[in-house]
Amino acid sequence: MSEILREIGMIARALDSISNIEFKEYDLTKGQYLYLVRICENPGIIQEKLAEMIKVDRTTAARAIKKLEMNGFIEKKDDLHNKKNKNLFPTEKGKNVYPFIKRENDYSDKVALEGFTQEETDTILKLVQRVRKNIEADWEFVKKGNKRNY
Amino acid sequence: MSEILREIGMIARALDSISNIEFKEYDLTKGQYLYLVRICENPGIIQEKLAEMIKVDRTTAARAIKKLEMNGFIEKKDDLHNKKNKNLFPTEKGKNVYPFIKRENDYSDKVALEGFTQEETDTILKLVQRVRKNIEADWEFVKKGNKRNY
DNA sequence: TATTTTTTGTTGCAAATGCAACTATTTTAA
DNA sequence: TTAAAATAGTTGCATTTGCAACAAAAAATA
Repeated sequence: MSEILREIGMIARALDSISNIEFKEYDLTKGQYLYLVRICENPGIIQEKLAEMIKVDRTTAARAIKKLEMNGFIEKKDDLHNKKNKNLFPTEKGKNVYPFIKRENDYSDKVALEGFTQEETDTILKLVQRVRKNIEADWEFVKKGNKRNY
Repeated sequence: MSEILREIGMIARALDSISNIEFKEYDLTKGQYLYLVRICENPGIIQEKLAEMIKVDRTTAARAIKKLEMNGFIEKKDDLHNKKNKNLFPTEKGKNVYPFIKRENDYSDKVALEGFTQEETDTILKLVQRVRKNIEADWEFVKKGNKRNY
């Protein structure tokens, strides 16, 4: 038991570590690539939803996004219909970096799935998506201050 | 492409976040559970190998382990045959916490695999282990200062 | 054997992370 | 319609994280 989640933890830490080293070249500091790709793919998304999507603390996201803005990768625009919301958009600079992040991520994907048949690739994606759905409910539950019973 | 690795990242962050919240009860701060379980399961392991096992920076491991020692969860013993090495062992206090960490991890595992048949469980473990093996080579390569070509 | 390389461990420093605690809107419910 | 709850965002503060840069021992190579 608990072997799968350890494997997943190892993979995630290794990949994040690789990406952080590789993206320094584009002046992206630790973790920033996570936010930037998603803002490029979901222009107009708000900070709160982005944090949920990535599964990171709201305040951590807030600061990462602030830094991306300060460094000119993204911009925040006030929502016209909702004064509370700030919509996030990539700048030209941000859009220009996107392909490099995508290329790196795709390469890691290729390395990760080396030796996998197409069927195995399809299978692992489906299974892993189910795990993610199973776990995100608990994450939101615990993050809101609730206690799991076990 | 790169969908699988994003899913894995989400799962890993969500789980780590849950565990960190749940282990505060046992006076374990962020990340410490990772080291403590493995020291309990591999008594005598050295810091360097532990960092490799977890896939975390050597210096991060060094500090986490130092703190575990300061807080009485583990102890470092000089290796008699190798002056460079310090072997890590759980103390009584550490051994006492172990079952609670294990129980939490097993519960998360159960949640993660909810709705999975035995066959699906076996399949995902095998596939994920292959991904981990594929990726750890690159991690060590990049960590040593080498550059991936893509 | 002597020297070079690798392994293991440490500390300084700057940056990221996340819990509390707070404000201000928006939504829900009384 | 008003009061309560939920959502979105921010900042203070303590802690963790990880790159550099270093030291010392062990292993590999000349």
